[in-house]
Amino acid sequence: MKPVKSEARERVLVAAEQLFAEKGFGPVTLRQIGAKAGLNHSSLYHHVPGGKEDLYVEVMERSFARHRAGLSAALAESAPQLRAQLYAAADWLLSQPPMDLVRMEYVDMPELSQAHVQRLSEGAYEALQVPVELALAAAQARGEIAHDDFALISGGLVGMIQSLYAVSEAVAGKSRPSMAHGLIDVLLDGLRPR
Amino acid sequence: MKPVKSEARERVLVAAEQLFAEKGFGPVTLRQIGAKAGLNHSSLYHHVPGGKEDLYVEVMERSFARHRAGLSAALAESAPQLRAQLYAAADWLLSQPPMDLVRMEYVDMPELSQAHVQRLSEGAYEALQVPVELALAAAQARGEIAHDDFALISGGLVGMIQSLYAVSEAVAGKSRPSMAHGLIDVLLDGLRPR
DNA sequence: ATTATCTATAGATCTATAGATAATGC
DNA sequence: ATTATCTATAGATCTATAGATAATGC
Repeated sequence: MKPVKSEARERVLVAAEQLFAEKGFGPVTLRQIGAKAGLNHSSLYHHVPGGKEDLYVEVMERSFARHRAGLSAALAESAPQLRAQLYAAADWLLSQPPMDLVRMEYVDMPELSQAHVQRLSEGAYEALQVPVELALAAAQARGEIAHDDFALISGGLVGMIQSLYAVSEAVAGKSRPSMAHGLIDVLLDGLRPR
Repeated sequence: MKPVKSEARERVLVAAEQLFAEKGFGPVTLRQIGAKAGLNHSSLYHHVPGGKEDLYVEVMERSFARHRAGLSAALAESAPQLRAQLYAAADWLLSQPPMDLVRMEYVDMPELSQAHVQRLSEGAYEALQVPVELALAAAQARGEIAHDDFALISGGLVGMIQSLYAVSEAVAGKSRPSMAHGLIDVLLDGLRPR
């Protein structure tokens, strides 16, 4: 009855995370997750007795934890030059499946319990917003940037990078990381002639 | 048999557009659209014989046409100062339901026919990308900006503005348009001290 | 006559559960 | 004995269609 760690359970979580990240909560069916994990859909209830919503919340929290760690590591490794830090953060974000916060807010969240919405909202903030805000604050303390609305800038930056998932690399003629670096340069230096 | 213009049909299109814009193609049911339009769901087939997918494509194309016109008008009215133009464009975008291109690409598009995907992709590009690119090119010709990857900048700008829909105005303590203006200032002037 | 609407229903799914069966661990 | 899996099924929905009925336009 108690969900235990097992190889099959881990396969279920990985499959679920890939599908939920790509499509969100509603459109993904337990059958698709089961098929991807090599299990009959009804066997999912053995590993995650709480059903679809509990599974979604569990894998999203895993994903947030990974984002928080990955982003923080990317920012730390390339410190203390903000430009290099933001390049590394963008590269790391673009190595992951898209994290579409607008879809989460408008489509996924309304289907979940209030308690789950609360937890996921906090998780998203801690994972994506906090690490970048800290790096911006440190850069300001060093005199690298002349701005102090860190929440605004980190939200805008992350949103801008995530929106690159809607751009085809083939159409743009360059990779998403290189597009992200170009946008970070604009953010740092401005569009106006210096 | 032939779909005719009528008051009821217009109600259906308006209801469908609101719901599809908010949730995307899959999660919206014909029953929800019917209820919002004050019709039994089966009556939708009288007004849109092609069914759900045709209805989605029709209302998305309407939405693209409105975006193209609204954005172009906002940019034209406040010309020729780029900052004022981008403020107006952001204000106009934020007056509309969110246009989540990542969700469209990853969730909605895979459920549609290839021909419909083609039409909608072009429509999105013409509606959101082209007007901003033209304004940027004109600003560069005037010497206002020192940058020439207009596609990159307009994509990043629009993505950044749309991502504000994931931010609660209550949490941020300011309105989305004012957040957008702050981000446009950063884009124009840069984060580094001048 | 034509247009607009509804009721009823077919046929596909979906989530979730009950209960049988097989594999594994003492 | 416990753990893991499957089959079968209940009960909700969904899209789409057929066909009856009401409203409207000549």
